[in-house]
Amino acid sequence: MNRDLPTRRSDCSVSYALDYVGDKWTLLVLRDILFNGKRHFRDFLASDENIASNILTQRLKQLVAAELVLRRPDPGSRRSVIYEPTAKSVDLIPALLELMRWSAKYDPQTRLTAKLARRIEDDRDAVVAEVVARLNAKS
Amino acid sequence: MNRDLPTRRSDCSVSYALDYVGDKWTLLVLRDILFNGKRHFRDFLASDENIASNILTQRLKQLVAAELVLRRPDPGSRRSVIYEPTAKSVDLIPALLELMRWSAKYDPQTRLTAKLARRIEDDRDAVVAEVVARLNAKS
DNA sequence: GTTTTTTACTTGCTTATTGCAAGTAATTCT
DNA sequence: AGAATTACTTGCAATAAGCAAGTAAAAAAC
Repeated sequence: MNRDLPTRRSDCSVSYALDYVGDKWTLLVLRDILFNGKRHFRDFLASDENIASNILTQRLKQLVAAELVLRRPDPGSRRSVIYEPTAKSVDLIPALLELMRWSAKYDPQTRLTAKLARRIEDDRDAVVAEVVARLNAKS
Repeated sequence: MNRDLPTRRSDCSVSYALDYVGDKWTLLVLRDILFNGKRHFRDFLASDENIASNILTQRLKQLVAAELVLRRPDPGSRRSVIYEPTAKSVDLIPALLELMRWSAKYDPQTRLTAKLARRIEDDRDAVVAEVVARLNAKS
């Protein structure tokens, strides 16, 4: 049995998504990859939420197994590994943006400019396109 | 300390959302309330994913504490309790629909008609409006 | 060219959470 | 009155998370 891939609980689409990203850490790693340009183990470790290194290792393995993230050696440094998004994780950007919008609305101290929150509401597709464009520019 | 409310890990909006719905069960309960018209403890218990009753109790407490769900006695039966959505949870519908769309796209055996998946893509706001209208009709 | 740092992890251990089976008190149905 | 139903609790085993420390390979500093 592969412990890196979840066992499906039902045929519900919400349940399927939760089987992959339904925990406190996975979406934060994807946030770092998709929105913050992070690509290395050390970068994810350094995020504000303080993920433990063993948990990060496990989550990265799961993300690779789920084909949400691609793992490859860093051509610039033989001791570095690069984690990069796949089309499947890029396609989670709209869901992530909706969560960000929701938080901005109900959490007074959220760190997300009112301006961006408004743009997500008014012009979500344009924001998605911008984030995707930035990702493509990077690679 | 109130164990029903999470301790915030950072000021990030993604992190905030995960503090509330970042686990395998919470969004399934909200799915049942928001999309499937479920209102009673027994209904949530009966869902396909087989949540344990102690976990369900805990999740409902957390949802009430977070003001995502309202708990009140059922006027129709003194041994029943009604759990109903608040504006704050209704506002999670777009995020849930995006997760459903994502699952429909990547999970071949997901139980979500291709038609609805397409409508979410093409006319998300209309789908949101329909779901909200159905909720309002119910109350 | 040797010491120091960095990087991407493991390992060991403690604590917290989950899952399962069973139980319970207050209704309501028969 | 007796049997179900409802919304939970309780006890316990299994799993997962969190923390501190360690490691091997590579790169940077001296």
